[in-house]
Amino acid sequence: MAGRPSGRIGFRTRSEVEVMDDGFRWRKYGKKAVKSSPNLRNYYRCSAEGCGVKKRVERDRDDPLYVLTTYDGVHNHVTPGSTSSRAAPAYSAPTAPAWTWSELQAAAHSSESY
DNA sequence: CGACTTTGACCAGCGC
DNA sequence: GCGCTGGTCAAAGTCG
Repeated sequence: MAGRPSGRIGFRTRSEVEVMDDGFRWRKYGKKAVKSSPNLRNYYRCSAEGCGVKKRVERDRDDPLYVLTTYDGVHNHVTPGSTSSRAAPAYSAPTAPAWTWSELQAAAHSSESY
């Protein structure tokens, strides 16, 4: 409800690597094995200062080929390379991924109560 | 040279 | 009261 990062959203995307280049720079600041999942949970933070955006990436427990990406917060600075050639994510997808930030946010909105 | 990454250990809060 | 988990920080090393 209130008094909370206005941007807490969880995404479930199918990808082989958890490294999604969404146009921002993420700095890994921690790794921990949570009991809720047999896999390891990676903690990322926006490298931009003033941008206290936190991101945690974890592999799905029922679908190891899926990655659960949860974002906490919103970006304060513009995307480092949004005007360059880094418009679309560079993560490899065996088949047509068809994922859009707008769609992801829309799906996240539904999953916000997560 | 600068920037980024990795690992371990520590701390706090909560539940029963 | 105790145990457990989750989360964060720091330092060092390496790479282009």
